[in-house]
Amino acid sequence: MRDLKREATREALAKAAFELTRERGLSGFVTADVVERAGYSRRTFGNHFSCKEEAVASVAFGGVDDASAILAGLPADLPLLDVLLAVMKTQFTTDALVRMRELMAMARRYPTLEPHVLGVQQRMRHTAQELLGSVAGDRYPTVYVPLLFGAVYGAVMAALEGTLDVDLGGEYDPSPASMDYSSFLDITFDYLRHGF
Amino acid sequence: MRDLKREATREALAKAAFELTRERGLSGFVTADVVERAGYSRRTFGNHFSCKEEAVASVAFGGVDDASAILAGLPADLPLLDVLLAVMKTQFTTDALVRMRELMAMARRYPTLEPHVLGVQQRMRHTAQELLGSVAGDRYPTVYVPLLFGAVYGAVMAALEGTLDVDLGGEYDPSPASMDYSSFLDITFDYLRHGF
DNA sequence: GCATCGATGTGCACATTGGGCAATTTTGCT
DNA sequence: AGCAAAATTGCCCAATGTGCACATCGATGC
Repeated sequence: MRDLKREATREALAKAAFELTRERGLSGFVTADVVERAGYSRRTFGNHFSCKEEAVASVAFGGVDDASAILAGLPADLPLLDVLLAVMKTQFTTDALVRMRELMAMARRYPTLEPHVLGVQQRMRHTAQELLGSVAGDRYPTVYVPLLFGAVYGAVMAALEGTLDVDLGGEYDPSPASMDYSSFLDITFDYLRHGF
Repeated sequence: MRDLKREATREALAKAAFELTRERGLSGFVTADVVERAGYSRRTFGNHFSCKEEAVASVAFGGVDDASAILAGLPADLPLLDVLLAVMKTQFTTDALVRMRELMAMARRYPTLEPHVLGVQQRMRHTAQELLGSVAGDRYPTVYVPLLFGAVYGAVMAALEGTLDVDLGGEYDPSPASMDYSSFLDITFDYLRHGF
């Protein structure tokens, strides 16, 4: 229950930082502005994040939350490829992707942000990959899981980046109109299933 | 020739920062130490990097250097999958991977380093992907290239991370003894060719 | 219910850093 | 040699990171 409190502060700070970036741009405010908006002290900010960028980026970390919930609904002997497809459809919801996409768009404006965005992506990848690994058990060779997951994750991120390229020039478009996530996943998994 | 000079300074600074990290740890030195070792001013350091971490991470950026050299040796109508395999074997040499691996090991010790390591990986990915895209032309559907490349790159990185996990506990081992890069690529591409 | 303990938020102090500005040196070109 | 562009430098100061001591709150045991 204590962790909830801590998480709340963290999220409040992150959210404030994120909104300020939207409003004034990354260099248009200082950490003091963030903590003022969220109602905390500058020192507390430092306890949670090491810099503005880290705070801003951390909003996109939609945790892979309830492992058991997903696994419960799946047959234990379902091929790993199908398990992964299910995970990608339920866990990486379009909501999470929209947030992530806006963040990636921000990172293009403010280059110092990019490393931290990548950091968040990395953490999400790890959590999801561990989840997948626990389902795989020893049905597959050891390289299989990281290989497969790396492929899917890389593909999704590459595609997400692609949607940023298409509507370049103007302000970024917060909604990824240019990407139909579900059918993209189908195409991806079709390639993975039958070969490139 | 001017760019060479600039690159030289940049590399000198990066190298100094990297070595200092090896010797004293990331928090065991300040930017002043770096510039002193490399023979530049503190202000110049700021012209090239925005922080210590960025400098340290940038050593692993082994540029994808001579596109024409690789393409010249390949038939123009070679399937993209084989082109990519060739690129991965020639461009991502084991040397570059060893450096990258040491950096990734450092990132485990010093978490603030990780985002910047990922930043370098991202830049490398972009350069290589553009190279691949120029070869692909319009032989394939638009999603094909980013999808394929994302898959391969993700897989390689996941595998590289895997070699860090196996010999955990002691100091890290600078040589990736636990990974045979070439045969790993073969396995990877076999999966990609015929499906998972 | 109350005491204790560990973890979280806070205030303060200070070294480190990032980056604007102008001056100075170096480089590329003619 | 001479000129323009670019790289490096020094100076300066606001912003940042972080150690320390302290207050506060939740949890655990009596």
